[in-house]
Amino acid sequence: MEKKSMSSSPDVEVRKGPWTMEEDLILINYIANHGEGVWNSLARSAGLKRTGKSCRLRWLNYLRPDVRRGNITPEEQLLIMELHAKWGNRWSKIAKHLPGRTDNEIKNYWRTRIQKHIKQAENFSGQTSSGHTDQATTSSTQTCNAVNPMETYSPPYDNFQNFSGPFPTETNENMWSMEDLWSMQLLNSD
DNA sequence: AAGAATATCAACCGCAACCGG
DNA sequence: GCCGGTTGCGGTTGATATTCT
Repeated sequence: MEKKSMSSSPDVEVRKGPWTMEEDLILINYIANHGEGVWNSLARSAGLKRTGKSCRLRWLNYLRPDVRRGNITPEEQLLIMELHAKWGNRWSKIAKHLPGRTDNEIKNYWRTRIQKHIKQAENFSGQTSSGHTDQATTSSTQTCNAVNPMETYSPPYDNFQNFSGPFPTETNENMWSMEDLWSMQLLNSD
């Protein structure tokens, strides 16, 4: 069952699963003082029992100071849909056009929110050819008065007009905020 | 109120591309 | 050109949260 770690000595135990606050702080602190580098050696030098890959992922998707969390705006959603229509599942490419957003976040958002509604729309169109939209599947989420990208955007997804995005308001209240972590890091460094 | 079903998202995995020796 | 190490990407999984019955 022992999984070989990427190039580090095999006898070193490797932690998996959710990151702890301590691990986050170690990683933030280390990168603040030494900068990013070769992730495998960074993980070792920092004393983290994680693979370099895991550290990189954690940093890029969560700990970076410029990462934006929650609140995918209607504008961002529109952009995601446009770029996805253009490029398909090129999440990292799409993410480059959404400052502060990560490919993982966009991918998750697409799969959980948008793709679901596409499927629903497809199912609906399979049942009836009427243009009269069935709001039953989406009306429960229609609580946002913000401009709905669907009203202005006609992507290749023909039946997508039914979708009214959930447009989360204030979400992602993590156990500790990034501001907290960074302020702790500032206290730690030096 | 409790259990089941569903949604969400962080993290892992495998693979391919890249790079330096 | 080959090889081993590293990075980046996209798909998938699993834990947790939320909603439904």
